Amino acid sequence: MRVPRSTDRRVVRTREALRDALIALMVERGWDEVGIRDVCARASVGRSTFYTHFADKEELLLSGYDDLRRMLRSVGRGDSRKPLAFTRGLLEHAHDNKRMFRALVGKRSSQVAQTRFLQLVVELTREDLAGNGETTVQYVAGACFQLLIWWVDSRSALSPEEIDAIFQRLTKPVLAEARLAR
Amino acid sequence: MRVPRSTDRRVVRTREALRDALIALMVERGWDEVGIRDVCARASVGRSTFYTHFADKEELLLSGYDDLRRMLRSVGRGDSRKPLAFTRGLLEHAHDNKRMFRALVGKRSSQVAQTRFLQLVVELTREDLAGNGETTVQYVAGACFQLLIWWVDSRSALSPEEIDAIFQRLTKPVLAEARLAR
DNA sequence: TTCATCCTGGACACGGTGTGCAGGATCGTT
DNA sequence: AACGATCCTGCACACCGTGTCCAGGATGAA
Repeated sequence: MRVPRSTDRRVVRTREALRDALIALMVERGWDEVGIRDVCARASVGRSTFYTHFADKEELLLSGYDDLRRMLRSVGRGDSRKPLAFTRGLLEHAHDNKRMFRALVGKRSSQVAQTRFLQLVVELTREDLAGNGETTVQYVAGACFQLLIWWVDSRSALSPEEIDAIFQRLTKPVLAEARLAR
Repeated sequence: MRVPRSTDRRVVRTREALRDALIALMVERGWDEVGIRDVCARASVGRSTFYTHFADKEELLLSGYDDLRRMLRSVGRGDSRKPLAFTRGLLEHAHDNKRMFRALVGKRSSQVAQTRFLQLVVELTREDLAGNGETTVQYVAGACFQLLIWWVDSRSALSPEEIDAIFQRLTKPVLAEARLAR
């Protein structure tokens, strides 16, 4: 597989078209029901072209993940006094792009996408909870992740602010308790 | 697809052989790397025979889930005074069948298997936390699930008792806080 | 033993995947 | 504007896994 130079307009156009098409189709049908052929058709891109850019469907999906990662890292890093401040930005972003988010980390997404996203949440949590044990990190990250997934999948009427408030309120005593054990 | 009567020895033998073969292969290679052909070969069962019992790989995996569900429900239901008593039995069972568990709910498992298991944890949690809001249930279940997955996948040296103790200690203040909000 | 039921293995069609290539289209550069 | 480099395209091809079907042999229950 050749790796085209990314400065060429044709290249970026093709890659973006493929990425958008995949997301759109995931929203409609879910990960398993989307074939490479479908993605190419939706993106108006030749099927051969796909393979000059990505090895498979998975690689295409993951290619857009770095952007999300970068954005989530930058968000909520202003107020460093209180830990886990990133959740607010994360929830708001999830709320703004609810359909895309449901496709990315919802029930009908792929194993890889979901695991990747969970990894991200774990990382952010671990950074904010530096000094705490890994069990505490996993506990809090798991709670945060599940709350987010549920909120997005269940089409709950709660606002991002409300969910964040709940998460923060429930997490606070956890950290207090974890602090006692050290 | 015909549904053979389950009283016949040949039937139960075939189904068990297929189920065991799938688990074994999942342990070795992970869900995606296992084909129906492989399962049949390992189980010494004709490929045609597979389709007279299950529609696809997924259905085979899920066929064994009811047993797990029933067992987990019975376990830890003795001590009904304190909530979330089921985690102890769950963790011990996971510890005893660590390899199988890693295959079932670990990183390399299937989307369906993982979601199903999470569903089970959510249900058990919801029953034990009757009266609490759904957000609290999701929060606690997510924390429990993630802690379990991490423990199993990371090959941590912690004993089931230790993990359970940590989970219980961290969860207690959460429930106390959730109680305040009502 | 008898009969019903199950297992078998091989053939078949089908669809998705991945590769290769020659020719046309488009870009960046001068 | 013209050029060379790079990319896109459409088509062909082989390959593999899936799911279906069936006739005949094997094994269960009675």
